[in-house]
Amino acid sequence: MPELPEVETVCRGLEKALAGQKIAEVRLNRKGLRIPFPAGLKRLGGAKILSVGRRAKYILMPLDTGQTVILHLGMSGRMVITPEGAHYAPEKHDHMLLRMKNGTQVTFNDPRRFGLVDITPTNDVEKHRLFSHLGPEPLEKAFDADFLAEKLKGRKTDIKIAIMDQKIVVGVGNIYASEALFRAGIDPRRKAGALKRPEVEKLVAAIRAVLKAAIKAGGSSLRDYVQTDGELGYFQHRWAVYGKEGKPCKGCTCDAAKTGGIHRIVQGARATFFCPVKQK
DNA sequence: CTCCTGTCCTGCCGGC
DNA sequence: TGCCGGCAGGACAGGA
Repeated sequence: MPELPEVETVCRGLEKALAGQKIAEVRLNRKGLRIPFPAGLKRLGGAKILSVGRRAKYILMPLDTGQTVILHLGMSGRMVITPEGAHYAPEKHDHMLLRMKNGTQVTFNDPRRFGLVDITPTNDVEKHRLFSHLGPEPLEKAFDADFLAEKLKGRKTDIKIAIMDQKIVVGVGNIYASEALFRAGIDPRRKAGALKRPEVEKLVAAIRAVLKAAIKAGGSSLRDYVQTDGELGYFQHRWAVYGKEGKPCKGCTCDAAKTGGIHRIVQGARATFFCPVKQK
């Protein structure tokens, strides 16, 4: 499922394909995804896409009309580029087609339909209801130990739940939450407000490190961020703990035969993976 | 406020 | 083999 690094990689691919291009036509195959498609979507013909950027897990495409198109990939969303002259083979769950005047097509495919598309005035993007409450970007300066310590103060919720809270910090999904806590050596069941200052510092560094490494892996494993089939942004990861229940964890002194290796628990109806030896 | 649960949706997998 | 229940999960809405 796309988390921040995947969304970042998709953005870079879309930027290459779409920045500076004019939209010829927007084709919609249904009424909407998680929310209805905005009325203005089909009237974007002639608009020029200025750039493609990202805020949290949202893809932002500012246009020369003063509007910005907002895209979210949800759980199962994919973007597929069909270059000019290439044959477009329609697939099940192709919900939105962006056809450019230069012949390039971008297809938004999303089986589970947890994704969304919206349009908002570019000047007010941060005021949009989806953005107004969001915490800082994990890779920017505003997200530091002082900030996180302040946000965690007094919180009784589990630390894993807290770092997935978009009001605290954006972009950390279920996979990277487990990965970051493993790297920081912190038990995911610890109460957020009970973390000591050095642990908060380790956690900030770990969140940054796992996200950066994944972005790097995404960028380097794809040619121009586009796979040969045109799909953007998905790449092979090597998780340390995610999905590895019972397996020994890398770089840890635990004896998997004795400790059961990596444990799987459920927090907030989401799977969490951790090593009870390394993570305290 | 903070915390917790329900909701959306389809593909996939295990059990019978 | 086929059916079916259960699970997976981002993130909001709304209730306690």
